[in-house]
Amino acid sequence: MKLSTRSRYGTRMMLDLAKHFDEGPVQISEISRRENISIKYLEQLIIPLKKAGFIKSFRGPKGGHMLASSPDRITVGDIVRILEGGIDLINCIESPELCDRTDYCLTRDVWGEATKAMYDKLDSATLSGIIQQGKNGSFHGEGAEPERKNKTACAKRKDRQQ
Amino acid sequence: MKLSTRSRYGTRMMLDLAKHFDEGPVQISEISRRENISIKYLEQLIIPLKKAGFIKSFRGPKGGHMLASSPDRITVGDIVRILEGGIDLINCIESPELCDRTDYCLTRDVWGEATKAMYDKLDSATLSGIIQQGKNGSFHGEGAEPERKNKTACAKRKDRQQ
DNA sequence: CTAAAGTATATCTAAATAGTAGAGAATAAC
DNA sequence: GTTATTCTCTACTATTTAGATATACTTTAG
Repeated sequence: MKLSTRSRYGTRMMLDLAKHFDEGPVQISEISRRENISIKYLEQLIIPLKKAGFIKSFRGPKGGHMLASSPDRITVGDIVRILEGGIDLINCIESPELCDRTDYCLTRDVWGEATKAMYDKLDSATLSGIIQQGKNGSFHGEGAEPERKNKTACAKRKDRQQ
Repeated sequence: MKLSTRSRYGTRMMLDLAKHFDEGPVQISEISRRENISIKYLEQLIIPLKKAGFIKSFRGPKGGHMLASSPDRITVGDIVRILEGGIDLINCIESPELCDRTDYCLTRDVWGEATKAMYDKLDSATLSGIIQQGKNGSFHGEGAEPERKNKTACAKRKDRQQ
């Protein structure tokens, strides 16, 4: 039950867009460079976020993408809901018809409540809130620049970032 | 970010054991029949639960499995923690060394908090609590026997249950 | 017109998940 | 002590999903 890279990369992309919100359209290639995520993968992630109305895009030269609304009106929950397959831990919450045990299923409620608790947290985190937290150094690490012995630690799992 | 069948089937198995807690050892074949889960898969799920000390087993004729402690002292959180790969939504919560972005990662805290909120819920659900809820008919469905037009609805996705 | 962007579709690979098979070991019952 | 019953262990296979890449197409500022 891990969060997929879709949600994680997607959130980083949205944060990047939020940081450059008032600088006009941002090209995918820029985001790719700054966040170190492949252009092609970002292109794929951007589609559902556009459809959901969180990003607006401009074609042609000087084109690019930008948040469709202010960073304080978009939450991590919004992003995760869109980029993960469905919002629930199990499918029978949204679609009871998937399982004929629904009526007497003792565990269904537990899964539903856990899902809700998680999303309540994610919904309380706005993009601007997260960025502000970073500026305040109120997250652990205290604003320190990344300085680790093993720069390629991430590569243990095929260069996959968290 | 779906819950795997391991957690779901595992929880149903544990609930089954809880229901028959005071009837001596329960054979896997019985659980399999009642819960409609393959014997071979149950055998696989039972191993980590035994190792974690939630189930004790007896070999030979009249052997079987039973909960190692009272159903009110085992929670769904206990089960999920063991049957899912790791407890967190992402790996860098437990193992910061996996990612060299950790120090300045803005989203890490959000994922950590969401994970915690979810497990808080799961930890509050004891096996006996769930069974009691079922008896009270306090879950929706009101104790009704399963009676649906399409008995094989589950089979839409290759007979996979939720 | 043309170069710089985004858009759309298709494909590939690797890992994780889900499930199966079969031989081996313990033990209660006889 | 033999036997039937039950758990235990190791290995395997199939399917699905995640992650990523490639290629061709469309739009539009300059």
